[in-house]
Amino acid sequence: MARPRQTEEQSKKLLPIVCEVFSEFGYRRTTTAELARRCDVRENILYRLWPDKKAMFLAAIDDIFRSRAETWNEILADRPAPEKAVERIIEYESHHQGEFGFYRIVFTALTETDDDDIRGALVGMYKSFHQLVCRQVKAARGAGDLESGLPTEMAAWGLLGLATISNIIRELKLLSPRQRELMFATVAKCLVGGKIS
Amino acid sequence: MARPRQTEEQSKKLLPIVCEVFSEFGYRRTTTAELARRCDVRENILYRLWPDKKAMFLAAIDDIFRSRAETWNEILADRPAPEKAVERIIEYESHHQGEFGFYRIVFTALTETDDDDIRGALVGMYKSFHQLVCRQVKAARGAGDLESGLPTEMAAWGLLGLATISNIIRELKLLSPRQRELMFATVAKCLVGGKIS
DNA sequence: CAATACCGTAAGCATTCACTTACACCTTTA
DNA sequence: TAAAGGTGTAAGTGAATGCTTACGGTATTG
Repeated sequence: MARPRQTEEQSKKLLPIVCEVFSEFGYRRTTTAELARRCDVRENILYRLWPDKKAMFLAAIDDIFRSRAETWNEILADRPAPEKAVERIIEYESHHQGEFGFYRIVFTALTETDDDDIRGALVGMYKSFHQLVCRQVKAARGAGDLESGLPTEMAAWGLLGLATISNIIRELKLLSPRQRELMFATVAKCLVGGKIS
Repeated sequence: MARPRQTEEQSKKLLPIVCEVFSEFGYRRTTTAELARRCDVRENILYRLWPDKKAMFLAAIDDIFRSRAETWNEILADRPAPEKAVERIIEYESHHQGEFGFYRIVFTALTETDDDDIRGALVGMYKSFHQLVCRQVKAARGAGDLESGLPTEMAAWGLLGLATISNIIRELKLLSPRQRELMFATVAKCLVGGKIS
């Protein structure tokens, strides 16, 4: 009878732009007007795709996690050498950190944790990421030596912390890119292969 | 001729409350009305103490860093056993983490880094903290064994990252308090005394 | 005491912003 | 082709919010 909906396709098309804006300004400072401007549509249209601003933000959180996980899979799919997997991810992360605004969105979301939906999205994301990292650390260790002292789950949390501070360092320019990369790689090695003194 | 100003004392009195509110709601969500309400004064009075909301926030950043550094000094002054210093701080941090809203304020500030004043305050704070941690790590290592593989500055960044993720874990309840404390202590030991494989 | 100027109260102002409504246009299906 | 219903444009609205102004009271100093 009538035209079929295109909301699915359109939201897919606009989501990367929405992510970009949120990661630039954070949740509160991002205005729906700015979102619309950057998407080159009217605010109205955004409100037909998502019920409110929060839904747009939640979609962004989801998308940014998905795309990061995808990137990792691509890196790992390249050459199936399990013992080098973590190293390759570490190398990739140390270079490209924050390129996709991942941590910008996480930081801004962390100041909204009294909202159950946002908290839930963050919890899910961190759990998935921790699992992902755990799997890689395990693979790397299984292929190499087994006698490392730091439990895998702890090493994984340490790596997530390292990635976080590394992003802060980048954001605040506390170290030169070269120094930061070196720091990331060195500490990461210590965590993956390190022993407790 | 006239009454002497009491702004100095009053801002000292109100600052802890201001810190508290900012760490509860973050920078953007904190309204000057709420600040005034919690301080039990009118907004007007806050604007006599600080030129604008941003200045209140900057004062909060400064204060929260100062109080944290003070706490550390108290812990260290207790018993002068340098080789145990890091351990004691680690133990303290693993228990009391985030109690003073330190990371809440840092996270919210990190989404405002395009403001030069806020960026500057954060940069100064991180540099000071890194130095502080460096000194403690060095002291601990100097007293113990010297042959640890991870450079002090890197270990210090690692510890700051660990503290950060640990706060995120607490905030999102990703681990039980007990598990989190154990994780913090274990990974911290690995970083301070760890070797690169 | 009297002048000075600080302190607290209350109301208001201009702006921003999330979200809505009204309406003309176009695309698809019967 | 004509109706149904989706799409895009433009203007608007009410609430929130950072910040200001006006003013009566009060403490301090000469």
